[in-house]
Amino acid sequence: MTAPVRQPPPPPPPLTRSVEDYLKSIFHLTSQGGFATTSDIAAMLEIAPPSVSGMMKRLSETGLIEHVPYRGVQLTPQGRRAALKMIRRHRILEVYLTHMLGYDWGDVHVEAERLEHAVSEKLIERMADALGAPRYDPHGAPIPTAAGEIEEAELVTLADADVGATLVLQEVGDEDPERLHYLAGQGLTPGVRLVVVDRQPFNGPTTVRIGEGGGGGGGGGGGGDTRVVGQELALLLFCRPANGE
Amino acid sequence: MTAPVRQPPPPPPPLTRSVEDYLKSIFHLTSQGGFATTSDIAAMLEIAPPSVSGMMKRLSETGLIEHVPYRGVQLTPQGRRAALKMIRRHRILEVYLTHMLGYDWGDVHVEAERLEHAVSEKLIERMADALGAPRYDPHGAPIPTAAGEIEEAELVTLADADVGATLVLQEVGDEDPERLHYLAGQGLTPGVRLVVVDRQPFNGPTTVRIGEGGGGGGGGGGGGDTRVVGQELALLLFCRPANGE
DNA sequence: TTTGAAGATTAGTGTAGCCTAATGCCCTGT
DNA sequence: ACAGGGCATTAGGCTACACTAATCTTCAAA
Repeated sequence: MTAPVRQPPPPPPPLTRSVEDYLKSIFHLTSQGGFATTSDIAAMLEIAPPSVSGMMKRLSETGLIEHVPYRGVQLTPQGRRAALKMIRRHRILEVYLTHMLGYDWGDVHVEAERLEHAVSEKLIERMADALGAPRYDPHGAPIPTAAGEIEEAELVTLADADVGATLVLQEVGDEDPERLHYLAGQGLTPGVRLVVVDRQPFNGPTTVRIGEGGGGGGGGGGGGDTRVVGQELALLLFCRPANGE
Repeated sequence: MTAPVRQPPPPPPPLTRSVEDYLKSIFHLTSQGGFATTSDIAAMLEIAPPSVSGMMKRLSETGLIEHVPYRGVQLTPQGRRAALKMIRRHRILEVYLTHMLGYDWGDVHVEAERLEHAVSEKLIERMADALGAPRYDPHGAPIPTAAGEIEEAELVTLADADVGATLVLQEVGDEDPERLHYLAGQGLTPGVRLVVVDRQPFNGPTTVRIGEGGGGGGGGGGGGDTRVVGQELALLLFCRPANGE
């Protein structure tokens, strides 16, 4: 009788494009905790809910997600690692396209979406090096490290910010090119300083004074440009308190 | 009776990755004229011949190739256009990776092979612009224009060159990283000047003097380094006559 | 407590691409 | 002139991933 030779475990097959997309969606949908539901995933990926059910089965069999029937799914640590790898790729690509190839921040998302499945690890790291290891993408979203860590900041949307607060716009939570073009035209890009001047009731618009330097030296007392931002957009503008009050 | 409203023809579906790969293979296999055979395509793509037969059927139905049963296939003008577009993408990517991201010429092929299916037209043209509209890839192969024209040069392999001839190495017809590393180590890269000093019979090695400047000023009469190149490699080194004899 | 609507799942199809095994065509050598 | 080898094709199957239609769960409202 031969000794029971233990075969080395076969290397896990690489993830398909589809699987990568599912994992990314689930990551985003569960970033506030809780479960991602079948229909939310279906809506985000623009596919029919039964297709999602089928994929959930396969993904939980491969150990990438935890599926509670009729409740939803969550990523396992393994699934989370894979999702973060994709997000790192996506965001580094976005930075690379804007900084090195003159892309507009409204156009990078679609291009990165296609490339993220095709680039090698090596290429991503070379791009990151060429960019000086960027920490945020062009929309202000944090870039996971190669080790799979991602910054989690406590941000408030402009729609929720107190009137009178001084804020820094940290992240724009949208990828729609038209909205992004509009926001850039208004000067509402990550890093800009905002003072919340007013908000109208019943989900009305928020008025901000924009671009006031930290020292507040310049124009006659609060002379920054003002912008009126409707609720729909204000909900997409994630801010942190300005530190140099 | 309503007037026969002619529907605008539905836009042709984008080509799949597989189809793009088939077209590229067929282009390469028919570049000397003639037909590409099923088994040649199968070997080049590393798939089983029956799979190729099946794809040939689909491709000829969509008008991308002309299929003569039991003989082989050729590209239609439409198929040729699509193939040249892929080759342009591939070669521009190769140049970009070497010039802008420090890739070794032995490593670019694999990376470009994956990216060529994912990049947009726009990105390719931005890369080409950033590079100054390169005409050759790192292996010396000509890059088709955006309009779909490609340079066709009359080249001779080093294995066929006459002893005594002075040549310029124009193109290295291989993508194997190990061979390419070796050749680069020998100084056998596109653009280098060669004098064929000797060739041994029975498919024996060719001896060349390498890197002799156009003026022939330097070292003591033919003092360039010499290299001995076996037939296998010599067949991959495509040369043109040096003009400044 | 029951009922109904919303949402999830199962059942059954279809397409793209791959595979192996079986069969068919072509041509060269005897 | 034809036998046989080499290559191409057909037959039949499999996986991934999408779809629609039908069914099942859950939960909240009456």
